[in-house]
Amino acid sequence: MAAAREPRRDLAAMLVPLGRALTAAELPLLAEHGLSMWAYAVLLRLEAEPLRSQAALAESIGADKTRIIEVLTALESRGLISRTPDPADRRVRLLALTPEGSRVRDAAQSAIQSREDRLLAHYLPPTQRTPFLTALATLSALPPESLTDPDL
Amino acid sequence: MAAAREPRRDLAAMLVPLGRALTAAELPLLAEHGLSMWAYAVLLRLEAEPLRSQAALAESIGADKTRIIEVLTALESRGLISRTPDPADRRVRLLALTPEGSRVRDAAQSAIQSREDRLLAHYLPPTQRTPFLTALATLSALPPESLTDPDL
DNA sequence: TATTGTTATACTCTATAACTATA
DNA sequence: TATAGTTATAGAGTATAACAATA
Repeated sequence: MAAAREPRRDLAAMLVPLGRALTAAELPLLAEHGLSMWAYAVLLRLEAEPLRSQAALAESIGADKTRIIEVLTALESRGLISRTPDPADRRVRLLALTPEGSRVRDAAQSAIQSREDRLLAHYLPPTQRTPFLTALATLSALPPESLTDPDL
Repeated sequence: MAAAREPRRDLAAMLVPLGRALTAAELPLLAEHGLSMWAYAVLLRLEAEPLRSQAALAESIGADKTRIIEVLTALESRGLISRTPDPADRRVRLLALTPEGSRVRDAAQSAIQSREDRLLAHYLPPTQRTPFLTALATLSALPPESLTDPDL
């Protein structure tokens, strides 16, 4: 007979609702900084490295190039990002955070993360907190193919 | 000066894409059993306890009562669930898993979880696996109000 | 001809409102 | 009248297709 498997809920069945609930809880924090979730995602992405096309940006944050345009337009008109044609190839846009954009992003992220820190501190035993965050970071850093791999 | 905060990505920014990727990777497994994600969610929910109204079921799995109807109809016509009017109040439906429904659910869940187990075994150090699962279970079991609590 | 960004269109998913049948 | 379930309609979010500018 097969080895007994300790019963647990499916990973996805835990991750997805938790992610949704957390997102919903954090939207008001973003709103205080005038940011939608997509706008915030853009600001976070531009933090990592300056980007050389809107399509590349869209793909890297899981959006698509058509629906990110109005987000970029709004951010640009607020002065949070700059969007200039690449002199080398004027079809593509160079996207960068402005100092003000950097400030707003940091303020928003600080609000988000300090709330998350309180949440973790309040509900998770200290011994689980670091392993949880480390494991989550590991899994979320996996390329999507890792999860789809049929040989897994 | 404020204490240095070890930089990390936002919790939600890790949870949501991971949940999506995992869901996408698992959809084909469900499809092999003829199940959509919502149908699977229904079967899982009916496992826990027999339910006494479609609206209650819908709410408990994060759907709404209108869009769950066709899912229930399909499951019923396949003989995976029974849907009978409550004799005490013929407006409400009593929802229960049939033996065949239980069989299909177990088969699907077994496929899902054994894949998840392989994923965890492959990418997570053994010392992190249990703490990760335990912490995730804890957080996902929190009532949504816990996350929204302004006093947190 | 191919590609970036944009605009326009279609589609899917979800939410709201109206309807029926019971109570 | 009020509620469970259903059906019909509307809306938001997303994806697809067509277009203009540049290469």
